[in-house]
Amino acid sequence: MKPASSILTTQELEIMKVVWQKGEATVRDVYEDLLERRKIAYTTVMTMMKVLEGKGHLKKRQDDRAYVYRPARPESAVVRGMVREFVDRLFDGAAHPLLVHLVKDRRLTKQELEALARTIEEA
Amino acid sequence: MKPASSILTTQELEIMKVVWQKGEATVRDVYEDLLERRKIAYTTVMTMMKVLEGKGHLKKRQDDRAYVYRPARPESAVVRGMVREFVDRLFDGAAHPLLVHLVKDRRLTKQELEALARTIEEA
DNA sequence: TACTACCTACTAAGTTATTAGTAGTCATGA
DNA sequence: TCATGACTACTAATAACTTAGTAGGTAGTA
Repeated sequence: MKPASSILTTQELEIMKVVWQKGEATVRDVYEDLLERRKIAYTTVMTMMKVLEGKGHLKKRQDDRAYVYRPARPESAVVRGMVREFVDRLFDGAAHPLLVHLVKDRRLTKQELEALARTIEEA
Repeated sequence: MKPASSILTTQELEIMKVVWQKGEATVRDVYEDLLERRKIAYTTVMTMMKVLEGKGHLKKRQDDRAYVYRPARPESAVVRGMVREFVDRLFDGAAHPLLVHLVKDRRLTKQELEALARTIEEA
């Protein structure tokens, strides 16, 4: 089992989000979840999940008929890795410009700004 | 000319950063800049820059012997687009979780935190 | 028992990203 | 003049990503 590069592509992330949210899921579970949002083939989901297993992002166990997949790493860890990679790539590792960017660009609610201020206090 | 999807791959971004920094640059300029950091072929840089031109990220003009490329869009606009896409993809458009994430991940100095707090005050 | 539904494994095709070689043009200097 | 160097266009190969079809197995049900 590879260490899982932590970087997920857009489609991989879409699937992982479903599995993280459900805790564990079969191909069918994920398939039906995705179907609500877009057209996709059952086998496409199956292939993707097999790929994700190969990359070390999912683990599977046999359950009666089908495989049941579960996340190999918690969402927080993967997200942290992706954020880190993104910051490295775009800002050469400096988180500050990104933060300023976000605060200035995306209008946050007053509540969010206050919550953020408190988070900063604690840091 | 396409509208430029604003999303740049890792290698494309690497080249764009050089051009943004220089204002305008020939293939050779970029090639020599990149060479300082890693092994790469001149023609690779040329191909990439042609791709970037096709995608609407670079414009070129003939200058005597060689083409001189310049950014089609300012760095800030592209970065903003990429941040936005990233936030959409990872956090479904909610900037707040990313902010909390960055603050908690201890990648900021005390000075940066204070500066950020001031930025929040103003927002 | 035979059909249907569901599951996996295998295969594959289209697209994009990445890297780079080859050939040909053109200007400049020896 | 002719060789050299710099540049472009064309071509291509590999890898990764994305999507999905087909075949074959199994379990439940009419």
